[in-house]
Amino acid sequence: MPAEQTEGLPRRFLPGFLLLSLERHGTSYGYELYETARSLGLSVDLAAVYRALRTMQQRELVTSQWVPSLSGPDRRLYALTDCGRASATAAADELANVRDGLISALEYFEALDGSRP
Amino acid sequence: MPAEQTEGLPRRFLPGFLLLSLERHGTSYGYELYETARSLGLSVDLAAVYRALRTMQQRELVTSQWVPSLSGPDRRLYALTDCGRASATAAADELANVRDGLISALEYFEALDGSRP
DNA sequence: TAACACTATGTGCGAATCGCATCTAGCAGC
DNA sequence: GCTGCTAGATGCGATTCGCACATAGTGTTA
Repeated sequence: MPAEQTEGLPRRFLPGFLLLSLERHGTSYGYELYETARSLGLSVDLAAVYRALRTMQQRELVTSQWVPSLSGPDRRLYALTDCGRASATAAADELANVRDGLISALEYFEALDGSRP
Repeated sequence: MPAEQTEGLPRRFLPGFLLLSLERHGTSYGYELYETARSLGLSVDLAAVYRALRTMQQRELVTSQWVPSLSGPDRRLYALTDCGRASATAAADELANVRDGLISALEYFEALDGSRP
């Protein structure tokens, strides 16, 4: 069932990545957030980023405003709300938990490998 | 969009976990594989395990046979095929990649945190 | 012995999500 | 004018998800 989608970090990490990116950068916009996520290895679709951002806005984790670009189309610039900042902290914790869980799970499998008949 | 499902490793890891569990244990069955996955922190549904196993069987990654249990209902015991063994190795690589990607992504965010204004 | 809990394997179904294609639009360079 | 890049957004079929439910054997206990 993995649909042979063999590359990249799970899309499930997207909301956390977006929150952390915004927390670290202050403000950003969809296209840039997409490229940041991709550069960090997250295999995610541009459409998913836009949809996730709008969902986050509905949940009042972020606010947005249109700003003109010096070269190109206008951008919808996002910033965290107080609630969003709290969620970013929670997301960092959760991602760290996943990291640690994955580390110990792989150690478990490797340990079994070493003791296999 | 994360649906506030804050705990556990992504379900996306399930197929890899099943392959690795079978590779390490030799044979196993759905209910036991479910409990192994849960004990490793994977937040997954029992139904998802059964469905994933049947999908893997359709892809000829595993074979199965009914065996009686000493105490309780019969079990459908699974074992890896040669193809499944190769997939298990690939799954281990992929999970290790996710682990490493997550580690460096979190380091990236932490580094930005340290240099924030 | 009837009721309950645990083990064990499954199905049904509505909702959420995914990936892909497509659309609009501004700007740059050839 | 055409192509390509940036930027945001929608449409839609297919997949996946979570939850509930069905079935059945065994063990416990009231």
